[in-house]
Amino acid sequence: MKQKIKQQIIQKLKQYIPEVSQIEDRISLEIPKDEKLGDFSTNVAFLLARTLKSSPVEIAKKVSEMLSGMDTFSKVEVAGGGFINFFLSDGYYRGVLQEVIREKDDFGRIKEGSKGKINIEYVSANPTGPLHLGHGRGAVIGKVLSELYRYCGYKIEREFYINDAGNQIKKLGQSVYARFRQIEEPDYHFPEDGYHGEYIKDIAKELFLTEKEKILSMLSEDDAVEFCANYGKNYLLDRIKEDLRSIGVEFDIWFSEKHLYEHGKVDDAISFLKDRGMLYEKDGALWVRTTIYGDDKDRVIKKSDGSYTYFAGDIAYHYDKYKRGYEFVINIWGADHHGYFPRLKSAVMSFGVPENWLKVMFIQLVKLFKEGQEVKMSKRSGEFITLRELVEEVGKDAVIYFFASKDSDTHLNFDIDVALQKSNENPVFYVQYAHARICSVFREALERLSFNPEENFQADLSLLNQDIEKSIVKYISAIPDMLYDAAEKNQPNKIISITYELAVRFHRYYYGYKFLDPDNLELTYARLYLLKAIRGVLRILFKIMGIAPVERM
RNA sequence: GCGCCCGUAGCUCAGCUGGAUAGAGCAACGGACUUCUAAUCCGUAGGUCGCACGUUCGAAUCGUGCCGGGCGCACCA
Repeated sequence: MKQKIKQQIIQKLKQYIPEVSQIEDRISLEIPKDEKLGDFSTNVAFLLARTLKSSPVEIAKKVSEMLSGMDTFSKVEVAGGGFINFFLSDGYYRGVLQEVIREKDDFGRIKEGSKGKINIEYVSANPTGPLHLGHGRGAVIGKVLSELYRYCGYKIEREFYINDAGNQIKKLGQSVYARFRQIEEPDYHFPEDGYHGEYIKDIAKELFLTEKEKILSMLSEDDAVEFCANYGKNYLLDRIKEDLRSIGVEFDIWFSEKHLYEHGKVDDAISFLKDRGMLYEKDGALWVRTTIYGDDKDRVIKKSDGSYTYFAGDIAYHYDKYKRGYEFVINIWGADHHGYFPRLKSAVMSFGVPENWLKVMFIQLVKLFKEGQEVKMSKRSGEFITLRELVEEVGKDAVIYFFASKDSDTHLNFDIDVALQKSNENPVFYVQYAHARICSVFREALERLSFNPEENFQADLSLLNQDIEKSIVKYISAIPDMLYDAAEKNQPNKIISITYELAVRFHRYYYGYKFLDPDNLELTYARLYLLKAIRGVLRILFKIMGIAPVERM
């Protein structure tokens, strides 16, 4: 909206003042904090002052005269110093409402792909155990951020990197194998640093039932361990996918680390770095000069025993992403990985990408509270609370809402008691209730007035002249810009407050005004039209978040 | 020791590209249901913006130094 208005202003001014094109980029259009100062204000007059050799106030006066004839504005005035304040006309706002109704889910949405293709990688949990709360938070943030970017016109590729090549997987195999053997020989040695969780036993049991003969007939233990590793990995990956699906999180690409090695991609990346002069040998190992781009020290990419470090795979992985031609890529990591960022960034910089091509968001810790106490372990399994347990306990929508609600940079306290409350204490219900209430009004309209707002209808929107009605329309028209801003700043949590604010306005409206009035059908239609627009925007917001638009509560 | 994140009302958090009386929700207190769902609405009260110094006409916001909490500093992944 803002961009459209800005373009309108620039177009108009260019007709009179050609010099405008010189300063076009620097023209700002801000929403003043004080509503009395109008809907927008601009600094054009300051920018033109020098070129036109006149005072900002003089220019502002002239400019405001030129613009005051436009339909978009009801008033254009010059404020102190030379700021020009605009007041949008009622006609403009009515147009926005019609746009919401007409475009439905596409209101404010920028055509997908018009801004280029980006990649968002998130969760990427090791397939060696169930998802925990931190993964859940990353999943929700990644999902909401993806949808936000999609709304803003980007083509999104959502990616999960499967760490299926290193020691962790080997450990998984050893653990599963040991549990498998223990079924018949309880004293069979279990590796010290193996995975102790109960779920390993479940996998072993399943293997015992289905693949017992096959495993026991294998020639070497290594083969058996590898078989177990593979089986366990697939088993756990399926569970991970299930868990993610339960909160509506999906991926377009499941990228295997193993794939990198099997297809020589690690060697490709290494020879690429070599050509760029990024590598050298020392103490029998191969090092990357990550210090060139600001890392603390250079890093080993190939150990003296000839094997690659994890870093090597990761470089190859990002080299692969680089070759796929994204505008930029976003990685969402747990905060405990922040120390890893400088070295990866250095490696990526050596590909020749722009400074912030690789953006990394760090997700801070999640702490779970119940009855005022921090809960660390699950009573059921004796392990850390899993995402699955949380979803089972409080439901998908609450999980999404709470995980998405805070800035990823801050620690999150998740209070189960609040999430479980089906009352005013729980903001999830608050926003869903707004949607449900509108649906309810529509049902009543059909019942009492034999009028179905679900069908297309017209209304005289000039009847919407109450302050609350105007403020709702104004808020709705600002929402697309707020969403663009949230995406640009990588702050998906903003959508939560945007949604909440809209719900607040609606509930206030609901309480203060009667919508269905058989004696004043014209007004009734106008108000139902507004309600339909509110509901339309709520649905867009819910869709981005992945929260259900509940029709009855 | 070095680095990253956080420290705002009793609790959970917004605000942080500097700007006028620091905002919400919950909890507390007081009101509003013969009404389209009260899972709602209206109001009251509650704050040395961790501390100190500095930059500035002006700092919760920028800088420096402390303090407190979390995390990280491998030829691990």
